[in-house]
Amino acid sequence: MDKEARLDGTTVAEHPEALRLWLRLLTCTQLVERQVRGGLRAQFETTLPRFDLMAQLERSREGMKMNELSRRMMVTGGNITGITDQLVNEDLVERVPVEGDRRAYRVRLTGKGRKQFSDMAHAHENWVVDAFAVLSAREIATLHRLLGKVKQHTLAAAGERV
Amino acid sequence: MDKEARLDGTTVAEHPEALRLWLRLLTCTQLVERQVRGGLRAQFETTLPRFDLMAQLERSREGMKMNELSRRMMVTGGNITGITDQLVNEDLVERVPVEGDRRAYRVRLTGKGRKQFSDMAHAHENWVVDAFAVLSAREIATLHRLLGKVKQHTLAAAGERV
DNA sequence: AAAAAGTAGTTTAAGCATAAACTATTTCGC
DNA sequence: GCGAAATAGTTTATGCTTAAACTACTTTTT
Repeated sequence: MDKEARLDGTTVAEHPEALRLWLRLLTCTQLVERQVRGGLRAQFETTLPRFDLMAQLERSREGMKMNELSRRMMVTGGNITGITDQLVNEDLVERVPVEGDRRAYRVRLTGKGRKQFSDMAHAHENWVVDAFAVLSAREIATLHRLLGKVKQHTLAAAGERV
Repeated sequence: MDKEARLDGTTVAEHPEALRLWLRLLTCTQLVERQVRGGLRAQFETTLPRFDLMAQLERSREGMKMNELSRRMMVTGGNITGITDQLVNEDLVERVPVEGDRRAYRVRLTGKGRKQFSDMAHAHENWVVDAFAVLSAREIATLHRLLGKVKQHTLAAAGERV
């Protein structure tokens, strides 16, 4: 493909701008993620993936099947197996058989897990709010909207290749 | 039910907005990163960390010391050691002694490394441009600016704790 | 009802990431 | 100069992640 002359007729000298944006997006994500990981480790001796898994479960009382967790968390199945194993060992989640399908089961929070998650969720929310505290409500909305376009576009592009 | 009423007196109903923004930021980053990782793997049989390290080196003919790479790539030193080892084994980079400091050396691209990086960089730029192609130049600039605020704010907050 | 195909979850091997402990060298303070 | 502190880089142990191969079970096809 010719880097000049694109179909839509836009000027394309701004290619580097997309690259710069990408690097900055990556940096921001890493910085915030570092805050969150550090907090989870320091205050709760846990990790982000474990928190994320519990956060998924917290929204459905009935629990969730492994492949559903895998899809929602955008990670592969083997991963979910490992993290679930840990949380089961610590009595934070439990595996419950699914009626009529002996291959599958649901994973759901235990009482202990639900309580611990609640503590973590409050701290987590504060860290995230702090990270974006420099932005106004309007700026947050703009960022959310623009990133929404990127998300939809990327998902559509990925979908085409299926 | 009332998550309101904070010490600083700001309205706080928008807390969830920061959380939603954070989740979306994370999703976008992961989606684009997946595209890039997949491309590097499929077309060049390499990985993002290896590409990133070479990208750092490409900008300084004289090469870079390990701790400089570590700082710029925002990863720990042990990591740089491992990736550099691989690239040295494939003759893509080389370790050059530093005059007057026998602890340190510079890592720099070999001719082969420079050539291979050039190919990868072109493909990489196209992937990134495509990922953000849904945004106008103006929207890209806005995103860049707002993320810049977040970046500065987060860096400042991290700095305070040193 | 048997064979084939699909689905749910696990295991394995490899790479990347970290923190902490380590070696080797240099610089600082006296 | 000499001992202490700092710096450059590596190693180790542990955890997350992936892709691919695997087991077990269910559904579809014939």
